[in-house]
Amino acid sequence: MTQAAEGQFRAGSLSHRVPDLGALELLLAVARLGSLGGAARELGITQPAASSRIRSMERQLGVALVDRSPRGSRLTDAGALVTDWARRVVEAAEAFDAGAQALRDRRDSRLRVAASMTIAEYLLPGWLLALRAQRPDTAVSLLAGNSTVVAERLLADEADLGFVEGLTVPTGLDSVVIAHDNLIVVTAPGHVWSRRRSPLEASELAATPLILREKGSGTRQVLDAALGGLARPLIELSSTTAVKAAVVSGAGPAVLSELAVGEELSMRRLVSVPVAGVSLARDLRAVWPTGHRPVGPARDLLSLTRA
Amino acid sequence: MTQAAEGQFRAGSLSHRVPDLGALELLLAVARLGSLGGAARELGITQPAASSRIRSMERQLGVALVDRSPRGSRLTDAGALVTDWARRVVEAAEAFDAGAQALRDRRDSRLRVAASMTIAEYLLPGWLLALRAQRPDTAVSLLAGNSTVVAERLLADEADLGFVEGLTVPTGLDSVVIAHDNLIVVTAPGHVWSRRRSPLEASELAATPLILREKGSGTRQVLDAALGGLARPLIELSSTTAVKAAVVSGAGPAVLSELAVGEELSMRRLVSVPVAGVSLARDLRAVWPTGHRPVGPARDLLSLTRA
DNA sequence: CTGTGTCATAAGCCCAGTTTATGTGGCCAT
DNA sequence: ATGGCCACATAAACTGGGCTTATGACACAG
Repeated sequence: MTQAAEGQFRAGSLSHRVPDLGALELLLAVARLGSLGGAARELGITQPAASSRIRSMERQLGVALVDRSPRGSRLTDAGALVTDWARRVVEAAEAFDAGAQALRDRRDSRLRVAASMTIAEYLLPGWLLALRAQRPDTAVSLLAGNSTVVAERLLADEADLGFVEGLTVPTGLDSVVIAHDNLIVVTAPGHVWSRRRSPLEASELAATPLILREKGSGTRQVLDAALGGLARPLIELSSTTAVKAAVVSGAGPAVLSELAVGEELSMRRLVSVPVAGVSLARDLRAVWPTGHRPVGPARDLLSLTRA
Repeated sequence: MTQAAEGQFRAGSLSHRVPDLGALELLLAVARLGSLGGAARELGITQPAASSRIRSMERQLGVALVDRSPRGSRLTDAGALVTDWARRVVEAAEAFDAGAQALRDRRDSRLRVAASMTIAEYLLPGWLLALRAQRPDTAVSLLAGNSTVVAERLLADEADLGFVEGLTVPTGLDSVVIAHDNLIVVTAPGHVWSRRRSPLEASELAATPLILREKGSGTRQVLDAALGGLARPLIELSSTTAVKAAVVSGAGPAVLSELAVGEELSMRRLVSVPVAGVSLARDLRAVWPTGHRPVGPARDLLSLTRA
């Protein structure tokens, strides 16, 4: 127990300071139903279990969450706030669940989706949740890969619907644009570029070594095309996450999808640098084998994805 | 166990299908360090514990996450995707933790913040995380209430820094605008307004009964002012969450902060309706007692909040 | 003043996750 | 080659948090 090695704030990692998902779910149910017993019924546990769990959550957080009375329970002011924060955790967990389930289902699934990494990471879990809300019994399977892989799967009839983010649509596929995505230049908050008054010129961007995804990634393709040549790599990393981490740590600037850095920008872990004279926009597209218009579940999903 | 009452998809609630926070944290550490043992050390548990925990997570999800080898562990493709989704859950949990800790600390805290509900709900946890990253030992306490409450606290020297969202700055306080917030009209996807081609006229909005927050809330004030009179209530509810739930269930349209409905819009649980001829923008402001410019921790937090 | 809702308390069970102890396999430097 | 090192796996035993069942206390409505 004399363990040191804390990257964290106080002793104990997150899971010791944050109630587990079951407890947060229970809290949401209590908020919605106004009763511990009712919440317990909904979650399929007994009333004493719910009572004790809420109590131990209050002890853990050091805050009273619920006003108990002989005719129901209401959230305290602090409880309402905590419940709202809890809801965000639970929603993230629901997205996780939807994604994980799609990763598993492989065989018996009614809708087989193939998607590029960026889309699979940031957009698909939300779509799957929405789809589940509409058509609860559609089992979905997901395969993530680059445009080439997506095209192969579709043409081999191993996927019903694909999503790609490149500049070109692979041959043999029909497509429809479902969203637009902008690539943006990001640096750590301290970087020289973060203090510029004037937009970056394309030539400067091309001349500067950048932290990049590996060749073949959709992001990289768009960047190379926009610069009218090849971007100069400072390092090449194999995931968007690794790139972000490198940028945050001050290793250098990178060009990333705004989907990937929304959170970091709003919390100012990263800073966006305006660029002049290059279009770093790209389309996100749904794709399917030429002629085979999506039907059934694939069509349901497709219609969810269009603004 | 013959319990019915599932609002959910398959049997068992979320917490049975999603690994707990500890497991997700462990997975992130494995991804970052490339080693089960290393991740175990970082979290202060033993190597076998980490090994078994990852294994049981793989069993639970039905997906191989990690490629083990005698000289380290790397994520599988599916594992990388799962890890990215896990990161979002953990980040939500970190925000929860930051908020909850502020709610608790009350007494011995070095920075006492008073904030309006919308800001406390949606913005403050992020700011607190950023602050913790910069100044790890600043203990923060948080009190949430409307503008009046915030002003009282500041003037009674029971808070060091406040955040309000109303149209007017309470007397006795200096302020600076830290962000802009737009109120938008939202309906359920099926509603007539969601199919309009032309923007809604202010007069139509004023004539239609709306789902509203209670009087005195910042949102309500701005709406009444913008309509040049009083909005007509269909129902009055006491929390943003309750309003959203009512709108989603089709009870009617509402006017809400875009901060509050970002998620719902992108997942199309709600639809935004353009409005012509009214300005539903408002400023979010940091406030402090006239003359008492924020110093120390309060100044640190303030500088984090400005774009 | 009995019935029905609420929540609390007490006692005991059970299993997930933990630790300690040990085994296996690849890599490297001597 | 051969020890040493590092990484992961397996086995057995311990622990505790969360569960259930059983019961009690309180408030309100009929």
